[in-house]
Amino acid sequence: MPVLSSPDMANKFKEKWLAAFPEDQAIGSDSAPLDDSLTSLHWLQNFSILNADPERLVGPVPECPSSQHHFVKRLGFPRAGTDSPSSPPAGDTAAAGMPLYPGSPVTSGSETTAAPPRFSICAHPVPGYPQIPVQANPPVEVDYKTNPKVKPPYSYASLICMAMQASKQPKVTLSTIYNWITENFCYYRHAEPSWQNSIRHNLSLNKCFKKVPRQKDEPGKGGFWQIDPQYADMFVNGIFKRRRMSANHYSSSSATQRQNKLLQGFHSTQNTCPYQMVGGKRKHLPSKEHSKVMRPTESPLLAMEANKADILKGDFDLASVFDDVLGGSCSTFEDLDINTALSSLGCEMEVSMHGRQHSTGMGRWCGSGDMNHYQSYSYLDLSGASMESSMNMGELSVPHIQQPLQRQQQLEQDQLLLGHHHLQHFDEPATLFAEQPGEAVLQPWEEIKEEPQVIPLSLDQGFGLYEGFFTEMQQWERVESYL
DNA sequence: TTCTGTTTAGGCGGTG
DNA sequence: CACCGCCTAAACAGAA
Repeated sequence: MPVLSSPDMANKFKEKWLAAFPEDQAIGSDSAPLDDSLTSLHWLQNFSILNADPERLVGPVPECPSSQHHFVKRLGFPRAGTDSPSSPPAGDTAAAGMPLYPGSPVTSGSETTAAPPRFSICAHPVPGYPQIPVQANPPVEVDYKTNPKVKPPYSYASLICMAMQASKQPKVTLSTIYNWITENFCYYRHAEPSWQNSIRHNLSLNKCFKKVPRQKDEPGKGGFWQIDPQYADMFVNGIFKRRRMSANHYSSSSATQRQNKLLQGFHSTQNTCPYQMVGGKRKHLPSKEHSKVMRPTESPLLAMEANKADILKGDFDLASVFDDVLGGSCSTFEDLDINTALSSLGCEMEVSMHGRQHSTGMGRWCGSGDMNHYQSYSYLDLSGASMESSMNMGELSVPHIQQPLQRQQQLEQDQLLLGHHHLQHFDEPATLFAEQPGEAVLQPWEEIKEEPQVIPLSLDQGFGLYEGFFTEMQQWERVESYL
């Protein structure tokens, strides 16, 4: 199988793209005026894939001549400013946080502190963008904050991670984790306290969690817990990814079949109690149906991660990826990112675990790369007009971005979105939560100076941004034909 | 006494 | 079928 480096892929991609869309040729030059309105990421923040109209994937977009919009429009992205209230995700890896149906977790609008992820079929109409017919099934929602019957589809490890992130503290106590879980998941408020045993068990047994002894001058019981930086690479986008995933696990057909299977299972068991009383004790139903439906253990994100190596090798099929995504195997961008989930929970993504808080919580990590080698993490600030690409890697975070650099990064971010420049990024061993500066290779913050390229998105970085689309890795042949 | 933390064991489901 | 990940239960010890 031919393996192309990312620059090669980018060039080939560019050639093919320009061959297909020669009108984009003029966009890449520096002289090309940039439409600021096109740099807004509001559409992305509100984007729901279900709003996408596949019919718009082809053909010119008269009102939007820029390549970025060109690209976006072909993807069926809604225009900036359109209302596409997708919901925050609650990704899970181990348990996968995957919606049980093609929808996205949503939160109660009134939530201020932390809202339980819930899922719903998200097909909000976008003005000017006909809805994609979703499922004939009625919308269903699971509000984990108020629904005590449905067990959240998150592994304990993920719950712990979520609690750690939400706490905004570099280290949390066991009781903090308990409180966060019970506060955000009604199920655990009503469940037998044995789940706390499982939490403790998970903390102790899971190498991803590291115990930090309480200082002698610190009052209280027990120690603190944090994510072990050595295992931070298992913590991607706020979720654990452990379960083995086959390379073609998420082929279009299988993904669709599984989705349907999950849908069937969900609709048959929605709002049914996942446990039963056995001998006065509440017992979870051990049926396979419940296991599959109530605790899905797979997610597009996992498949995405598992396939990132293939992405880097060029082993992907753009068309099939888009087809699959737009076909419903993935509902929204947010489904792929737990950051937004926590943001929606009122819990800003705590990128830095040691006090360096990001300027805003309206951002997300875009990761790409081979988890076993190097990962590129890009933090996209989606808070609005201001965007920055900071590579704050926990304690080994890059030097705090100064104002001029922020401006530079914003420009670069804008340019990325316009496809004119490579996203400033770091390639380094994934260490989201490095505890000590010396525990990981620290890459100096430096600008990536490259010639502007006339490509919609550089493959390396653009895929980081649009990684959600690349959950489906298909045969090389189709890529080859595209290249 | 309660909470915290560790360890062991078994079951289940997914994956290779 | 073996292995792995996850869950659950239980026992036990130590600290507050």
